[in-house]
Amino acid sequence: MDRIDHGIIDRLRLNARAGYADIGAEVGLSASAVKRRIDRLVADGVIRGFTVQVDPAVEGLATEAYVELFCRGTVSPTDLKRILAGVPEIVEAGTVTGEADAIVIMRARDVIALEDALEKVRAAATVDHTRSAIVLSKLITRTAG
Amino acid sequence: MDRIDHGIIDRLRLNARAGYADIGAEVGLSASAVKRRIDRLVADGVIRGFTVQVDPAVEGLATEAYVELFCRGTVSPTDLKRILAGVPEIVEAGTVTGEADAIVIMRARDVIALEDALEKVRAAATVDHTRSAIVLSKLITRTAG
DNA sequence: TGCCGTGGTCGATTCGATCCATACGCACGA
DNA sequence: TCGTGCGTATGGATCGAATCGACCACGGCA
Repeated sequence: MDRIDHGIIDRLRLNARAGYADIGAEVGLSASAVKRRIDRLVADGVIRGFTVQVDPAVEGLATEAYVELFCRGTVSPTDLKRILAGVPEIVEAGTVTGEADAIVIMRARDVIALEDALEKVRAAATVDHTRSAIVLSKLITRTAG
Repeated sequence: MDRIDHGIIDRLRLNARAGYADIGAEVGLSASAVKRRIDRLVADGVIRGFTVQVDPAVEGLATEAYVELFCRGTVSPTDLKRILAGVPEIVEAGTVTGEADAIVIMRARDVIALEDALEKVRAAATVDHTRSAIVLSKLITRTAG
């Protein structure tokens, strides 16, 4: 992970379908050297995968919510992970400092679908209650971009 | 945006570097037909770009926080956007329902850098106070996956 | 019937995967 | 000190595969 690797990753972030020769021209390496480095980055797990950024509105996942999770007693992160893994609407989740035990980001087609998904989370015995904040308008979206 | 388009996007989501022929074999189209559809999806803005998923820890952005923003009086989303756009550590932000005016997701190298970034947000005159929740452990990460 | 959108085929070109020779850094021992 | 061997990284050449663009065929529709 030197400066060149970071340069390659930056280029791939902008366009994951860029050719090796193009990337090489920008970072000052030959195409084969670039390929070797990318292969190594993938093998090492630094690059987890190549994907597309899709307009969320088109995908039909226009409704998003941040949900604070409050649990009964003490729940291990492992248990929490198992509970949340079963809800596909959950995009991101993590245990956090502060009042809540975890914060969950959910994405669904509409508010109805969101409520259904939220109900699935609430159904877990360990979940005491939740506090939701539905996203009204997106101000900044720099995820993978 | 028919069923085939969704199939193509699903394939690309898993591997944005997949060949047209491979994708075509899965959705039942020839390679050139797949290319035409992908070109159209890009031109129409459905596909915003091709990117890589990088291990955040390797990228040196190991510390993440969810921050609730409370503003003085009423602040328009436009003003809020302008304020937040100047802080590069902000990954995502949106106005929300509920107590807080907005929720901001920040990512930084460590807690120190996070605090610095948070200070920049707090410096804005319209920001009354903030409530942060630092992520202890990531449970689910399905962003673009 | 003519037009438009969509898909298949084909050939020229480009790109990617793989091998080979080479250069640098470094430890080891004569 | 010098030479040798090893591991790592690079650049170039090669061959096969993928991509790109042009052309034509088919079906729905006014």
